[in-house]
Amino acid sequence: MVTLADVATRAGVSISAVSRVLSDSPSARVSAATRDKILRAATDLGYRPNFAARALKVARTKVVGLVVPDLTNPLFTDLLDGAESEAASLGYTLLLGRAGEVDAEAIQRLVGEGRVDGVVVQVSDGVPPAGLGLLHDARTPIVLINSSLPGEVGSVAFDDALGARVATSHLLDLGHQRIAFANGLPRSFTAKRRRRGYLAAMADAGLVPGRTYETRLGYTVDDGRAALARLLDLPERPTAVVVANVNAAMGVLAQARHLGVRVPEDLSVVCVHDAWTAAHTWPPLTAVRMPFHEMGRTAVRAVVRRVETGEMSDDVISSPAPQLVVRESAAPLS
Amino acid sequence: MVTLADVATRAGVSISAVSRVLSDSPSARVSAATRDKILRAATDLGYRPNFAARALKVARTKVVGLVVPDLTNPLFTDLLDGAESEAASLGYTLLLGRAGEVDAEAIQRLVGEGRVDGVVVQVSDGVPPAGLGLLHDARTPIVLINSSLPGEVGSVAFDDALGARVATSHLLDLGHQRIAFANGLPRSFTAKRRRRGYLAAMADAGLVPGRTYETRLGYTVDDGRAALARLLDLPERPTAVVVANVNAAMGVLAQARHLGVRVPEDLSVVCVHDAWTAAHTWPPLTAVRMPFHEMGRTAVRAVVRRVETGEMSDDVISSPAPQLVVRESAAPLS
DNA sequence: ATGAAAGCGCTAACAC
DNA sequence: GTGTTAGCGCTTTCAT
Repeated sequence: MVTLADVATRAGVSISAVSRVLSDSPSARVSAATRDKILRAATDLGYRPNFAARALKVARTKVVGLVVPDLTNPLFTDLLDGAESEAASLGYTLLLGRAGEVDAEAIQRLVGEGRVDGVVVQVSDGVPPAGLGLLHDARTPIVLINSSLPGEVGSVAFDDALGARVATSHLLDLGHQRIAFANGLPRSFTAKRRRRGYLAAMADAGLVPGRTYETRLGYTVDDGRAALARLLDLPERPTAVVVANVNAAMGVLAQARHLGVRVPEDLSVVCVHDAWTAAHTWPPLTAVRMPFHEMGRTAVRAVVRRVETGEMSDDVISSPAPQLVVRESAAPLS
Repeated sequence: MVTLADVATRAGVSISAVSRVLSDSPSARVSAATRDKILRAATDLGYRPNFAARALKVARTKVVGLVVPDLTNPLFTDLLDGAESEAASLGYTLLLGRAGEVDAEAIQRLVGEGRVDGVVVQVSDGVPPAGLGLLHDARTPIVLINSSLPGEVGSVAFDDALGARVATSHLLDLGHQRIAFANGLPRSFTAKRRRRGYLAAMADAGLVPGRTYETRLGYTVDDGRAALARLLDLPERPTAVVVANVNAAMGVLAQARHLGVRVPEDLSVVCVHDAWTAAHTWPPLTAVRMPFHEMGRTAVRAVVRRVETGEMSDDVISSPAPQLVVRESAAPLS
């Protein structure tokens, strides 16, 4: 391993001179000559600054943690990608954490041990962030995704209400009126907001859906299956359904097929979330694209801002706005 | 921040006593009494060992880097999950890196700066690991996924030949003979091995497919599309096709639909790789499940072994073996 | 413009 | 059994 001292020796200068040049500190009042010698010596030797030493000294790691409940969710990949690229462009790297349940302890440890400067946390659906209570007294730079704890930690969220509204409006435009809503778990923040959007769109059309038209089973494929099963058992079958999540929508499709219900002929389906996979189901899903990539970016930007300036914010991602992607799972009411 | 010194003061002992107890070193000859005092003091104060300090001292981070070309590939999620869980159970954490092209420099830096103890690298399809040449002279603990550079870095690979063989045999069992093979890019290690398996299965059945029956376009959805387009242009249309990758298989499905070719009635499709998504295409894909999760685990285990014992290995994952998952995209030849 | 020196928090000899 | 001490490689006053 090549150290500053090695470079200093070779360049015939002091360690501090080398440090100043190589970390080009603002007060780098160094003559062009020595700077050159130092730079050359450093490259000759293949010098690399030691991360741990620097971190120990400055008490900053330039690493942000990303904690999610489930790495295997395909929705997560775009988020991850956005987070990674934003981190990279800010000179940070991402440390991956996983916490099935809201594991405040694990998060505390990450920051407490000084492994990361801050953390982006996605709590799992339906888990209220209250469990994160003990986090706020440690003034840990945390940013919550799709959840919030105003004033205590920062947060970033989609414009979920708008997303659901766009999906619902599309169905309305196609002439549907009996539009059901397959939602996530009731405690979930996103579910609440999507519900609001659905209801608002319906209200705008002068419609007030019955309670039974909304299921609140969750965001997994199986939840979607169960939701449709329940919805199709209703005395007044819906002609269309807004599904609050792609994964659940795949379940809806599966269940429809299972029951011999044709999509979109017998039932139109629109989901909130778009993902790589939505284009390849059969029929391809008409979906409202939520900006996951941007979400990842924004979240990382928010933690870094919090770390560097202390500012805390609760952001809603308004751009790019939720966008309808018309494929083949929704058709005009016949 | 609570340091060892703080704990020592509160417990009324020396720093080293505290260090010994809290990092329970094997030679921890400490009386039960002091041990207790120390433990209590530590919890009272909420002591957390400082990561950077320890890393600086022992020159080990207990972090392994995971470098992949594309975070958004859904195939990658299982790998990631496996890697994460193995790392966690070995007391390591994962640092995420991305390198579109084989970016030896980026990898060097990760290790050179002492950010990670070792790295798992998945080079992108079709990129020969030769580009990683300069890595070997730094004796960086590296493990390559689905590629190899024998004797210079370690590697972990699927039993790709077997995977392709299982897929091909299934089609053969269904009575097909004109079986085409939509493969990855010719330079890709996995493509070579899968090709071998395909050919072997065909040979066992006394068949020698013509050259035109194999495309080598790549592993993306569009590549799959293009592959099928080409295959269906052949004078003797294949009745079945083995696709070397799920993503490409989704392209094959899309193209078939586009051309009005019914799957499986007119064309049977089996792919190597299974993924969450394969079950939800239409028709659901019959696939050979490759153990991505285990791949992630094995790769991490291999780097850690390399780091801790210096051993280097080229592993092929034989268990769980590639397993045929029968869904609906392949049917008997009619 | 450059150098000397004091630590950051920790571990591991080495004393006692 | 327990304490003292010397660094790990770096940044950063403070001298010069």
